[in-house]
Parts: sequence; C-alpha cells; structure tokens
Amino acid sequence: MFSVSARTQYAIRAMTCLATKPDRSSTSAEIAQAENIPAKYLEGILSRLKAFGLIESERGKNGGYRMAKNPSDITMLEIVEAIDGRIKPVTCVDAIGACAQGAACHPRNFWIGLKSTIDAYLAERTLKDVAQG
Amino acid sequence: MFSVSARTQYAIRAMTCLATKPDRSSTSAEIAQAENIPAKYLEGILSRLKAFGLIESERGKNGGYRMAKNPSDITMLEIVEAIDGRIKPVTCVDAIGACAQGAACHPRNFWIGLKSTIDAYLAERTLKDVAQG
DNA sequence: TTAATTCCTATCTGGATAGTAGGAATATAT
DNA sequence: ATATATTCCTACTATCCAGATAGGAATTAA
Ligand code: FES
Ligand code: FES
Repeated sequence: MFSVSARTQYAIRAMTCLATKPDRSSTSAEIAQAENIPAKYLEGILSRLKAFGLIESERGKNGGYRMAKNPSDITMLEIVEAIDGRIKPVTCVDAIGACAQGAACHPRNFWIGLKSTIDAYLAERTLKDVAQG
Repeated sequence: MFSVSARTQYAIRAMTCLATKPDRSSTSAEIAQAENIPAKYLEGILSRLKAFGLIESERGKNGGYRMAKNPSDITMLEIVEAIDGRIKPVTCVDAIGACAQGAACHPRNFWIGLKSTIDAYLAERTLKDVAQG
C-alpha cells in the first residue's frame, strides 16, 4: 500500500546523482554503478526522464546524460509523474462512479484529499532539497 | 504508484456501510450487495477487520457483523493498517541501508517525510468523517 | 574503422492481487 | 431433531505487472 516502485526510487537516485555533477555528463553505466541500479533497466528510466525534459543526452562516444534544468527548478512531483504518470490512489479520483455508488460515494472525497496531500508534499520539495539530504 | 488496493477500498466501503447501521448487525452478503463487493472476497476482509478489533460478529442464523467501536473512535489509518499492514513507501523507511547508500542516502529522509505526511492524513480522519462524506 | 554510447523492441519471470470453491463450525427457528 | 442461515477456515486458480534481461540498431568521437 502506497509503496513506491523501484523504478521511481531508481529515477530519484539517478537524478540526485546527476544533480551533483552539473558540469559534465555521466553515462548510464556510470550512474548505474554509483547508485547500484541494474544498468539495462536504468536506460529505460533515463529515456523517460529525457522524454519529460528533465534531462538531456548525447549519443555516441563521450555521450551521456546531464541535467536539463537547475535542480532547484525540478520538483519531486515532476520526477514521480514522469516515471509513473499521474498519481491516482483510486481510479475514481479521475473518473467518478467507479465504485457503483456514483456521485453519492462518500469515500471518494477522502481519496481525493489524500491525493492532494501527497501531491502537495511532492510539489513542495525540489531535487535540490533531496540531493542535499 | 501510491495506489490503494481493492481490498482496502472494499474494507472502507464495508466499514462505512456498517457505520451507518449501528443498531443492528449486517450479514456479509448484505454488505457485499449494498457496496458492490465480491461476496466471498468480502468475507476474508471482514475477518481481518474483526481480528483487528474494529468490528464484531456472530455466527449462525441471524448472525452478522456490527461495529465494535464508535465510528468517531476509528481512524482511517487503523482501517488501512488492519488490511495492508504498516505503510512503507520504501523498504528503507524501517530498515536503513536498503539502497546500498547506507546512512548516506539522501532520498531516505524524503521518503520518511512522505510516510509521515500520509500517516498524518489518515490518522486525522475518522470513519465517522468519511461515512458522512 | 573502431569503440563507446544512447536508443529501441522484444521477451522472460516471480510474486502479488483479485477472485473462486468447498465445506466445517455454529447458532437460530420451527 | 432438523433445516436453514450464517461466519469462518483452507486451499486453489487466474491474471496482471513490476522488475529485469537480451540483442542489436543508430549515432558520435577518436
Ligand atoms: S467512486 Fe470511488 S470509492 Fe466510490
Ligand atoms: S536507504 Fe532508502 S533510498 Fe537509500
């Protein structure tokens, strides 16, 4: 319950790794080793982060990844959503009536409130905050 | 990510159902129909809630389930933990060093803070609040 | 041309989640 | 007593998906 996927934990570790080396670019293999992440698996994660505009990359020899923005301009919510999409504690947060109680469903507001709370926590913290501890 | 298991959603619906009928006892089948929950599956859920002291039951004809406490004395955190155990966004919330960064792991405090935030949200709300909408 | 790298697609696997089945134990009513 | 209604217990199945791996195509620098 409420568990964070390995993918997301990996993504955050990878981002903190890049955040501490803003000057140069790091290869996937380098990050994998430093952060103890399965190398091939990490490639896919970095792809997503790039697709979301959080990091940049260059191919070929001497290629690698680096931050696309300042760490203080990246919220943890952005990273989480890049990897796992929009947070939905229950399906009905977006689509009303998922539980056959329709609009009369009492727990629904409770779940929506939970989502807001989680979102707020994540949005309030930047990669810079987390990278510093 | 952060998704709520069907079990927990069922449990909460079942509890709200019972909370609105404090005078009498409801059968498992009755709750299942009212809340649109697979009947056999619900039985197992009610067992857990009982084991946790949140509801009481009586077997045999005219048997059924009823609240063991006042809904205003049951927090949502109790219900969630009865069903899915202690909330652990990441394994290292309880066991330090799960990520091979050991005590030096920066994201760890971030995750611990997230857990506290979720726990607080759930602990602040009672079944009564949720049953009323 | 070689080596190093990102990038793309496909596949495997284990474990968890959701749900089902069948029946034993227990209580009530008639 | 007997039938009936219920909780309670154990085991099983199916399905899905996260996590991981494999192989190679495209790209770039030396
Ligand atoms: S609409 Fe989501 S629990 Fe009812
Ligand atoms: S100890 Fe948990 S992410 Fe590092």
